[in-house]
Amino acid sequence: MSDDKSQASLSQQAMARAVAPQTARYLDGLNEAQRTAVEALDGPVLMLAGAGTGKTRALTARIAHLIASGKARPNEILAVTFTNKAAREMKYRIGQQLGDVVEGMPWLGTFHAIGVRFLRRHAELVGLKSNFTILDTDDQLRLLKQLIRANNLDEKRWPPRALAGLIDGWKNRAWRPEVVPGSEASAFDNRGTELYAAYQDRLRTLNACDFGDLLLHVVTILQQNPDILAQYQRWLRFILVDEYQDTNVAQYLLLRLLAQAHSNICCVGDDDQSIYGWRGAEVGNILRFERDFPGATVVRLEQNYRSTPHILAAASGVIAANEGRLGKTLWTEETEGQKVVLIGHWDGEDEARWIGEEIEALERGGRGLPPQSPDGMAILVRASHQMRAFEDRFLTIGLPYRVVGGPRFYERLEIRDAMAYFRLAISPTDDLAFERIVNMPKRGLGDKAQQTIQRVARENDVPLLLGAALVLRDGLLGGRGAANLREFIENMARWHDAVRNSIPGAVVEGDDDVIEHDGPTQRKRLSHIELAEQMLDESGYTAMWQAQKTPEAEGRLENLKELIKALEGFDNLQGFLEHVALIMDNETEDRTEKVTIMTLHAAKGLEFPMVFLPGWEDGLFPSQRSMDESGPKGLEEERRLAYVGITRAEKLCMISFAANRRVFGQWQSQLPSRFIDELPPEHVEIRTPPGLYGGAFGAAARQPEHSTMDDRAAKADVYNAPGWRRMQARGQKAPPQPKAKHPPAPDVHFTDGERVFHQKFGTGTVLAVDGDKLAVAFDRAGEKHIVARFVTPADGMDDVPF
DNA sequence: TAGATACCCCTTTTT
DNA sequence: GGGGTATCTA
Repeated sequence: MSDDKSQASLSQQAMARAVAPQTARYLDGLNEAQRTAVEALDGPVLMLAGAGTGKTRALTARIAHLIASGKARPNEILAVTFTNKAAREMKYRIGQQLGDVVEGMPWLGTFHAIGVRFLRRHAELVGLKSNFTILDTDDQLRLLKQLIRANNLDEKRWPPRALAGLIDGWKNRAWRPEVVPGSEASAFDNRGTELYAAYQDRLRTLNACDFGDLLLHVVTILQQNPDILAQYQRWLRFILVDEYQDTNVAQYLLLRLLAQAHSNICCVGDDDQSIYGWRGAEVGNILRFERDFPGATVVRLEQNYRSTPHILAAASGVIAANEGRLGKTLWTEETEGQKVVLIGHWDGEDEARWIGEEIEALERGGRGLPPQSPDGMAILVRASHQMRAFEDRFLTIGLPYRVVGGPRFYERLEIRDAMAYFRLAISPTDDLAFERIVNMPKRGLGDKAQQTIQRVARENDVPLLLGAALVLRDGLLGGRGAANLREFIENMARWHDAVRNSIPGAVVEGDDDVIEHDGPTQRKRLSHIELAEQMLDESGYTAMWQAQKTPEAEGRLENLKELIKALEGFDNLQGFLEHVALIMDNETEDRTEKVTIMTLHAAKGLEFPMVFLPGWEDGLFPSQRSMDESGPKGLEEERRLAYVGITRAEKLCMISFAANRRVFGQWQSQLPSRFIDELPPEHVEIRTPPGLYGGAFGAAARQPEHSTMDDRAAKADVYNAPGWRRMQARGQKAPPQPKAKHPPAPDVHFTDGERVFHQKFGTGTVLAVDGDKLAVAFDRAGEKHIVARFVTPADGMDDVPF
């Protein structure tokens, strides 16, 4: 930066500061550190923002300040986030502070969205057309699978997933095929680089990008075209990056290229929340910031506005075990609050049952806390397969829940099928779409027919759809299949025309009169919505699901309806497909209050009054795979994940683990997570619910309910209880759980001598009734004191194997 | 060609 | 337990 320029900047800044007190609502209520970060507009700034320290607030205030002080126009600011959610949030908050200016911020978005925007303009520089399609993981895998087969590699030994991972990893490091270092040469049976190059070629032929390309191509263009780089450096004079600890090499290069001219880059992040190393994120980027951008202002946001002291202390205790941290000490002005709750369970089902009950109790106002709406509660799991136990349980007890980041709407089979119809109608060259739907619904076009189509298309060097037409022309296919294929092609031709003529006149790829046909010249012009419906109906796709009278099929039909509805928000099908490719999250805004179930990764950046953290067992969390693949570094990342989890909680954080869990359908005994040992005992309350145990946690369960014991002793008790020990013998199968044949009947009254059934203890005889508590002599498990709602009358249950 | 069956390996985490 | 594949049968 030249001298006179910085002079000018300084005076502008001084001016902005002078006017700030009257004009700048956005500065109100910022603490000192936040204010520093907001006002240091020139030069590099690193904002080290701990969990819950008002980072987004500072970031948006900074943008507001940039604009309000006249330092930058909205379109000169590049503001990048990682998730669409974060981008939306930021837009919303800026909108609140400055009104409509957000609309003038074209460069606010995720790395990928911004990458697409850039690439549409400059696609030709990497051999693409500007209407390239974006492949999702599914398409990517199918493509790679074809490549692997074509190269005569054994799919079992060399799975497409592995190749996808390898290529993604390379792209994350901004390695184009020709620059992949020799050290990687042995990858994938020595064919890795070769396959990578072939894959990129194939993508180019298909005029397509995968996710990694959205960044890689941008970096390539900027590196190879100094004039374009200079242009963007002039345009994007102020750069802000959220979650900087999650940037990978490609993203880092992109930022550095753009920022090196003016160094007006403000990165916000928290090294303790770096949880995407597996995706190529480099914590090193944030650790190295001051070296990359000399003279950086470093601001630490350490005052936490979110959690109680106990929760903060528990989180700090866990993260303290990590090495090489930049180091922050979170503090809060709060003094009150509950300890972190720790509880062990017999198995995963018990854990789900307990959480369900706990949620219902908290809704009514339990644990000395005011009643909490389910909206404010979240269950954060390590891996998505853990979600099912909760869904199952919540369905049976009728507890409304919402799953975030599960199988997402646009990844569902029927949605992808439907969209393949749209895609093929728009661009008849989309071979992947063709393959997906040519025999969906069944048209009698099996492997053999499809191979013929593939062969003919290849021989004539044409897309599959045209290849199929040639197959018919040459009579290479007979019978039912041929008739159906003809109908399919004719339909597709008709839809292709209809898309071009659809209201309100969308632009469609026009150079591809792939299909020759003569249809009626006069046809009613359809809206893209009507057209979409027509495609699904006339193709027989809807009918296929209607024919199946399963609840599953009904759900799929529902989803298809929703898909059509989603089209309303767009002018044409193209716009919709673009949106879908990038925004893979489903924002179904329903008002009903629901408990949220999501992964820890998805929870980053969110907060909830009450948080459940189930499954804290070694191997599950920390994940065995993470530790196997990345060793101590992997373990540290898992620990940061634990830190992220705990710090999501505002008022109550409940950690749980189970002694037994089904893994791949096999019972496995589990050890409590090593992270549990790292929780500072003085901030943790060990709790056992009434009635559920007796065997497994003998010692702990005999403690008075809800008591806070000497924590170390309690923990030791839990682990040393005889039942627990028994479970630790590896390889021992947990006894199969007798399945409840009756739903719990809470208001049944029991009498002495009555035979009852309990899910865990089996059948027994009631010895005494004391309000809602029962004393029961179980046939096998001995005498127990049980809350009445946990047992049911035992009619005919005596012969249940136990 | 398509449905049914047996068998495989597997599961982190996401734009 | 579950999805994908390979193999066999109607």
